[in-house]
Amino acid sequence: MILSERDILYDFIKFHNINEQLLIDELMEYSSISYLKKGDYLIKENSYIKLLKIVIKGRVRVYQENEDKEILIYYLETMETCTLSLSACFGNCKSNVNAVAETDATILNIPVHKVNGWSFEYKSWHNFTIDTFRHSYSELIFNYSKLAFDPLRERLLDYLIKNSDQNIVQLSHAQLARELGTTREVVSRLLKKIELEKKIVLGQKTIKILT
Amino acid sequence: MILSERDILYDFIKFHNINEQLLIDELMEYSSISYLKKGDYLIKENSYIKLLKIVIKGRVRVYQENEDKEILIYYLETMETCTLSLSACFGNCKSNVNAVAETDATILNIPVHKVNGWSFEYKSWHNFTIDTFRHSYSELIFNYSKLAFDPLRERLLDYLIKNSDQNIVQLSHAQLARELGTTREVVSRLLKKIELEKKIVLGQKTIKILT
DNA sequence: AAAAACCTGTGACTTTTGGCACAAGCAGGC
DNA sequence: GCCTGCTTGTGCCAAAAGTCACAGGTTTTT
Repeated sequence: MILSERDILYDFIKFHNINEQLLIDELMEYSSISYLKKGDYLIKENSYIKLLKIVIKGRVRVYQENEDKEILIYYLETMETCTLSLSACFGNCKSNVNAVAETDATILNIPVHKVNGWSFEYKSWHNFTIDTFRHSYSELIFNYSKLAFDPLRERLLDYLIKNSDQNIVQLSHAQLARELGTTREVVSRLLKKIELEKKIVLGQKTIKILT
Repeated sequence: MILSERDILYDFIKFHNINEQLLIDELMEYSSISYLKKGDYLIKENSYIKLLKIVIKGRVRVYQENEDKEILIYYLETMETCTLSLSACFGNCKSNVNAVAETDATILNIPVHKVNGWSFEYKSWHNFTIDTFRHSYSELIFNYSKLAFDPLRERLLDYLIKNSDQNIVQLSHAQLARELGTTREVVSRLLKKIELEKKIVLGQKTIKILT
């Protein structure tokens, strides 16, 4: 492992308060770093998961696909891991989601068969595992009930607020539609209505949220 | 703990291959059994979870509510635990779901502060914890995408098949509608259509699935 | 057995969402 | 500039789901 990669690993170790020297040694020995370009796939549906993927830098979109429709499950951001990969560590299983880099990203890879025992051997890894499950699970329940209860308009507004950077969202209507599992026209119309209510301003691939 | 309660606990211990004597002792000391009547609440929304609830016998429906609408999250059946209670063991948190007994039920209760450490101390409890999270998580993702992709008709058919006992479902249309997060009339009409296609036969609070 | 409560069926209407078609606008390359 | 491809706006219609109203069942209670 070259120096810069060691630094990347140390960021992760520090972030999750990993303090067992043995675990750190194992991480050094077995983990590897990969670099994704925007648009690269991290995980594809129906492939077997062999490496636990942890996003060190960048943003990865995890979604499910069904014919021509798709729906966002969650985003992975700095220091987050894909819960489904983690789950796979405890019993090999196929991925039923896709994960694609939304920005250039740095990924820490750990062979799943290594991870398996760690969560009982090392307290800090145990915490990491449990926290990951807890967090993902509650987030998923939240999204599940949003999907069940909220009309599209609410979900769209929510999405815009959550994914804005300085009150700006840089996405086309088509991309928004994909995230929400609907169609471009519906999104365009809803956005237009919301603009008329003076809550947003629309531009080319740009939505400005008015506060 | 009286004898019959001890037997109940032993069923649980056996079912999950718990073999550490120390853990068994702890379970004996701190757990308790409660008996629910059909319709009793196990967990209410916005209450704090203090006991891990494990269903030994019976069937418990876990759902979320939103104004007058509700949606099924999962059922707990024999030897299953409520993942959200389990999650609460690792960091106290409010319940955001309701759980109600669908049949008379026997429940094993364990104080959450006790459970907290077990999953790192005892291998069998660790497995129980991880398996519970894994199972619930994948089930939830499955339901999430069903909700996103499948039209109501498909979800209804699915529900009937999954919840039938010898090809019979004993529920009113109103109850079905609640489970699926829709309204009674919509369910009635869909069922009528499906009956005309000779896939089911409708009766009073009875739907017979034709194979 | 009469009343009350619940269950089912259905017509008519509205709202929400989706699909098609096409026009106009913007952005980058040549 | 001018082409090409992507983006946005919108009219029109269709399908899915939700709402209201009401009629007639069945079951339960008294």
